[in-house]
Amino acid sequence: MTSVDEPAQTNGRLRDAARTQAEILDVATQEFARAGYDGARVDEIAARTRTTKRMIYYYFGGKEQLFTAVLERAYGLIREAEQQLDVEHLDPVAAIRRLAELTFDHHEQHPDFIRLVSIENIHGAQHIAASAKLGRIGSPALEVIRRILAAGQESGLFTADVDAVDLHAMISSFCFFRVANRHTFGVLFGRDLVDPAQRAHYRAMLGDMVIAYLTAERAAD
Amino acid sequence: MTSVDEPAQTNGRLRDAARTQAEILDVATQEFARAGYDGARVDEIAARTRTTKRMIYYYFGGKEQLFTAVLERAYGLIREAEQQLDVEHLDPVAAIRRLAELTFDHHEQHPDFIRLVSIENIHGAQHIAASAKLGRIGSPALEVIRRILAAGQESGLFTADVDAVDLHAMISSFCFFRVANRHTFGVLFGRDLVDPAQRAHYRAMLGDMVIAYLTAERAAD
DNA sequence: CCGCTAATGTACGAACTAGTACGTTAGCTA
DNA sequence: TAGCTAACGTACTAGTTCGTACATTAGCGG
Repeated sequence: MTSVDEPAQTNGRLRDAARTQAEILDVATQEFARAGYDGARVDEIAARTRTTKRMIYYYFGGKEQLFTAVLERAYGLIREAEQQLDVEHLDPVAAIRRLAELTFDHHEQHPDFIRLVSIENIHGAQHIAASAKLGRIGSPALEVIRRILAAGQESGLFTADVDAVDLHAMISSFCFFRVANRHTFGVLFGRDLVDPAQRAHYRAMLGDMVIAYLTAERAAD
Repeated sequence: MTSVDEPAQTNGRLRDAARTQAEILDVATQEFARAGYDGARVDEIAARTRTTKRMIYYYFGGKEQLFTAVLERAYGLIREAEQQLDVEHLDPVAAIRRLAELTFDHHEQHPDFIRLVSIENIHGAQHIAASAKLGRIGSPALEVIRRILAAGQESGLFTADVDAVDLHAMISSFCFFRVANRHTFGVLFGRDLVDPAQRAHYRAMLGDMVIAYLTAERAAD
């Protein structure tokens, strides 16, 4: 998160709209991720801020709009991160594995984002659907997948004829589940999916799975 | 869900503890799945019941315990369903594919259960962790997977040396994601993962993926 | 350096919500 | 059929929570 780390002011000003908004968004992200939309408390967000509840309503309008703003920023940060990825110099197999690993790492490093997505799905994606910034935003990763897939399919390395969106879903599924459902999975099966000692194991498992799927010999169909 | 479908009474009695409890659980399941734990309203549950709020506290003690009871019953139903599965007569490849398909179907048919699991994870699995009935319950499917894997690995058909829990996670990931995240995924990528027209496509994709992973030629490692 | 507005703080209210005190009755049992 | 208890209903409360009316000031533009 692009946090406000300085203890007092960012640029010497006592009154700083941008800083206040950023601070509210930081704390709100934590609070919504911690407790869900309805579980989150506006008073609690305000209390953990340098400013007061008044400012939340001044800048964002209300709890609902604040949550939308939190989602918009969180998705924006993901987009930024994905735009960094540079795997086109690799051969298709290595490129896909690398992409899967980056997705894996990314999910692991942003559990709050995963929680926000879970919460938003509980509410039928109503906030991102209403957001002008987030409608059909897609993902930079998708374009990368599209190009790697095309190269792999053309060269005959990839036998599966998946499209980019479906492959993205496949990769995300595993990464998302591992983080989002770690609590129930841990209690029910006695295994911590995000145990650091098992990280490399699951990371390799994901890559193996995706590559195996893409390169498997298919019965002619 | 083992619902109470008759409009008035089940067995002629006006006062029927079992029926009242079952009805409360039915409605509570819907309400919690609809709105999340904090979003759910005890008054709303009561209103949609033949009985009153008083009885919820009489039988379950409180909102928290009611939610736990809802989870216990939901997991119990899953267990029952999984105990039906009979794939041991098939060869390992067919058996795993069948198991994956059953998991796929099951997730699709019980979106409320998926939502409850998402909600419980938002709350750190605190309810199932505290429940005597649900600690380390495991899953009947797990035993089946264990046996199929052993057979497949022994015969040399399966090259991957996954264990049953990890394979279960892999299969569940895809099934869970498809249902749980369909709303955000739909808005962001313009694709409905639970579109009935695409059902067979995704069902086959899951099976292909798992089989490809299990039977891929591995570099000696 | 003066005034105007964006930015901020305080105190409060209206509505909601989990939970309960108290009273009533169905229906089994002896 | 009498009576006892499990099952049920009504009405209420205490506490919480989103949101706002009103008052204040920092600091930029002229």
